Amino acid sequence: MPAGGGLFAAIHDLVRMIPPGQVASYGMISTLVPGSTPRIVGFAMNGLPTDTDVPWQRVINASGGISPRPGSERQRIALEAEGVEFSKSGKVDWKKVAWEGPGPDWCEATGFDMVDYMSIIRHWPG
DNA sequence: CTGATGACGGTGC
DNA sequence: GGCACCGCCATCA
Repeated sequence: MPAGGGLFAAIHDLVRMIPPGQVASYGMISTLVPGSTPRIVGFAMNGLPTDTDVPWQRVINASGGISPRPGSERQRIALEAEGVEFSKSGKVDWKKVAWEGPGPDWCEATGFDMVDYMSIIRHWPG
């Protein structure tokens, strides 16, 4: 249980909503979780156990690539297994695999401001 | 309590 | 495209 008042839980819930074959950036997630930052999102992924139901592999950096770290190859393989294609430089095509967002019903359920939401997803890559 | 750290992002050069 | 900073804030030693 995260000490930050459910901050980690909110991040995990959001990541769980990313469908297979699509990816989101740390910044995308942090923007939809008030009080979080890209670093917090990364930290929330870091604390996940190996048998988690959170599809952590679908969260990558804003450049569309996988950050170098032990196990990054495992992440790429997992994504490729879902149909995500990587360019020669190891980056994804946001236009093809960018997550569309949790949707309006999520805003209503969580109380997230709809106007802010529209503005946010409009600025997303793709 | 204080300082360091980090799966990051944006800006400026 | 790359690189160097700075800001961000929960965690941890």
